[in-house]
Amino acid sequence: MPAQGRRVRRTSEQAREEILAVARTRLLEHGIEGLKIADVARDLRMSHATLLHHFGSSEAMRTALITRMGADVLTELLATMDGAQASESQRARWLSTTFATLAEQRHGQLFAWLALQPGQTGVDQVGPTANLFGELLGRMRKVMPLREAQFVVMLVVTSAIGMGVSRGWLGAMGLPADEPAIAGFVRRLAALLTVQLGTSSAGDAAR
Amino acid sequence: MPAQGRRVRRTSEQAREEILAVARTRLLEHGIEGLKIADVARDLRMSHATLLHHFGSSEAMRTALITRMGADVLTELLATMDGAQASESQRARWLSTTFATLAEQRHGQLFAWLALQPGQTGVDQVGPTANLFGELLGRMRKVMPLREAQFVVMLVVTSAIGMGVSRGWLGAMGLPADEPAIAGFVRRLAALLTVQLGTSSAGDAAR
DNA sequence: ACTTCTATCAACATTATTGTCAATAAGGAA
DNA sequence: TTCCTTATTGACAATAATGTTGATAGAAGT
Repeated sequence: MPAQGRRVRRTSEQAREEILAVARTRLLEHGIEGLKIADVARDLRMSHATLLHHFGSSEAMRTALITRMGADVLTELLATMDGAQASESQRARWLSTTFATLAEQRHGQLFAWLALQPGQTGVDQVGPTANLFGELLGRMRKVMPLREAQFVVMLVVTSAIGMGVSRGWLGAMGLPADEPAIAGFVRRLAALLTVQLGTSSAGDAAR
Repeated sequence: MPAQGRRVRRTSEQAREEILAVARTRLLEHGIEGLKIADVARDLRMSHATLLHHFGSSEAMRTALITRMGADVLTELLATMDGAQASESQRARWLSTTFATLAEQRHGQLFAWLALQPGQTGVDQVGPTANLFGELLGRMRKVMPLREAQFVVMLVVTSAIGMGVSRGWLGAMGLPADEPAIAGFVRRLAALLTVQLGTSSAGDAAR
């Protein structure tokens, strides 16, 4: 371990990684207030001047964090999608994993953060080409009509986002939101959609 | 209208109301950053000292805003519920209005805000007795089994919250989220739940 | 060893934001 | 009118947060 007064010298890239990691953790535990550069730096036993050296400004750090967290969601989603949307039997399973990914609390924090950003600012920072759900939609269109795909994706996405955002306080407001409850909910949702997809492809009965 | 240099003197209650109204608007347009007491005060052509006089501190103002917005959601929800959950035919309609209420963007901002509050802080401020969704659950239990009620409420609530939170950027991420698209989505969701409730009450088929 | 590069830091500077206070004035009551 | 209460305000004070700078020190190459 490094002695007390000894400087730790990281590569520029490594420093940025560690800073973003700590910032993400602090966002979860302390909310937006926890992103003050002095606090993030202290967690790393680093002067806040060093942090500014790597990101240029506090706002640039926050922007980088949004971009990073957005990229994380995207890659995780794409990973769960690969090779799981083809067969009929795996569709329900795929919906479950997609839901689970989106509903994680750390992703919910990102979505909540974006919602509290003025105008379209937040979304732009996620990445210029990040139409996260357009990708989902495209893949679903391969196995069902457009209207169906839009409905299913919209339902899964909104419900998952709502779950991720409100996970922390859903319980306090009267809805059971512990692990087993959520698991059961996801199972029923998947089943419901399977039924719906079956009936609707046989004539859009639910209309 | 009051002349330029003339002081406007409101009752204490009226002042608090106007301040909270402006703060709520600013939260929607400028996010949390827009809640700096100096900015809120300037919108009212009032000195920030006056604002502090009425609320004691900037944090107390934000707390009051959370409490107020939470109360608004609750009353709106209860209003839409009254006399609409009894008959079978109105159930789908009731689900639609409930969804619409929860999915409004101003409420979404509140939920996002709560999510970015450290720990349970935000929820506590909504009100000691505010188990918003427990009330919903209770009413639904009168017309269907507990499991059913939990699933339906959970689905509608999470989806609506997700919609409200992400309304601003769903479109930019590839999902159609304009007014007609949302209206269509809600209609299909209501239809889907109606079907689900029919089949499940006849033996829990979706399990 | 010597040099070069640059991540690191303490101290300082600047701005932003909140909070305090004494004086003023609007409105109602006596 | 006169008195009293208190909402209102400008000026000031106190922090809080971000940003700047010159010097220092690891690490890698020559």
